[in-house]
Amino acid sequence: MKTRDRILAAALELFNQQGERKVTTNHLAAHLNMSPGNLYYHFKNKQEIIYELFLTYEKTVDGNLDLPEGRMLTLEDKLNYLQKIFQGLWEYRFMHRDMEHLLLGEERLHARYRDFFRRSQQKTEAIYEGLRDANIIDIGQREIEGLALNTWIVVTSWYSFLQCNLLSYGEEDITLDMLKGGIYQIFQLERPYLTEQYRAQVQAMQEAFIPRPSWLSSQ
Amino acid sequence: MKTRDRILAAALELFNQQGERKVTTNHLAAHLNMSPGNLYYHFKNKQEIIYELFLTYEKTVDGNLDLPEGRMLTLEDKLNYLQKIFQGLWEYRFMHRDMEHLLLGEERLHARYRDFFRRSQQKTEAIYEGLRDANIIDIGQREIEGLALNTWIVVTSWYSFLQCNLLSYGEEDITLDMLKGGIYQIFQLERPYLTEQYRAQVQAMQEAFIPRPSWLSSQ
DNA sequence: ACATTATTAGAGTTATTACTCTAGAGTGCA
DNA sequence: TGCACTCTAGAGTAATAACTCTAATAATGT
Repeated sequence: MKTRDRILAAALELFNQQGERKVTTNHLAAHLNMSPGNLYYHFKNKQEIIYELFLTYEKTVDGNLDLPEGRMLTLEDKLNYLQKIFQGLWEYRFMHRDMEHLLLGEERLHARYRDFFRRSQQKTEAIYEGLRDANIIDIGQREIEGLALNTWIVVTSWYSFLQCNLLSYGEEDITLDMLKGGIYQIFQLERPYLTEQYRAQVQAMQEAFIPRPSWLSSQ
Repeated sequence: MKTRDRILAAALELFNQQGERKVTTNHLAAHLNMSPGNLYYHFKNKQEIIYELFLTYEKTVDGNLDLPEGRMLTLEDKLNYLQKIFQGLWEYRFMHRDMEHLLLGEERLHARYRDFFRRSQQKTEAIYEGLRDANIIDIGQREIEGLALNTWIVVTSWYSFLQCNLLSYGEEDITLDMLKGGIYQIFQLERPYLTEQYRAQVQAMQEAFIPRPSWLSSQ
């Protein structure tokens, strides 16, 4: 593995573990048994590392929101979208956790992020349109926009929400299962629009993601 | 005005304007024509200032989610709740913008925030129950929980969302009107549950908050 | 008036952290 | 072998920011 790629992999790992802010370039270099000078030989600054990580994240998300060609959407597709989105969220969980700070003074990344958001919105709307065409949900065109935006907000904020409301301070870490509890909330957003025909089936799907209250409540 | 209160007021103002992280204690002191030593005479550290601001925020929010006594909820109440919540969000907008960072290493504040969240959830659920009892929405008990949580997430993340997706980088600032665009999204969450009887009326209310697309899109 | 306490100034300290600079080691090639 | 280029080490720098320390000044009570 090339040094450059090792740096990116280690950065992603440490950023996810500890948050981008707590991982200094010196920590990162030390973790890699490498001198800071070497790290800066490969990347002109820390933001450059973050930018490259964003590009790979962007690519995976883009790939996870495509419509199937030549056929209708199915319930399995729906679940699949959610699984993939939350898997991506997990693998790059440092990112949405502190996006505002990452974008601060980073015009290039900021512009790219805005495009990413708009593209994601369009793709999400297309998926909801697909679900409507497949008679899985019954929803007006106008409402699709609002729903897609709320979906975006809940997805991108879910990790921070968990972090802020975790019970035991510091010790406990967020797990993939806890993160996927967010899928329940997305189902909740869509639930009122389900057609009679699919309501029971989707509800059964949603049940699989009921968050364990122990994560958040004091009991 | 006591020096201590002047510090709190200036801190709130600067934090809101520039974000908590960009406002150093030295900046804050300079803004008040005061020495850092003086500032630290009144507050043992920066976090103490933030903690006190949180307490006042907490108090206003708590006061804004109470049910009226001895009567049913009305549509006007509903709108009023939203207006007050978003007004509070505006006056303390620095807070949810970077909550995770504010809570980091602050066990006392973190614990208090979790309580605040739980209390707010309960009060939000009570309001939705009140709207159900007033026959304004038709919703199951179980769904109320999910709805209240999504409401919390959208409300507390809305400012960050705007910040991350603002069109022109750096220059433009978020206005109260833009923030109140979030009310539209909350209406959107509740909309599917509206009873036939109130649907048209609430929809008319929602229209008042349609976000101007110029805030977010490139055109 | 005087002692005591509360408040303020402001220079200075300490820790952190992103990043630089120079020298040297490895590698491929003529 | 020698030359050019790539890669790496690691000490060092500069900026930042939270916070401390001492001494001076105001306020207050007796």
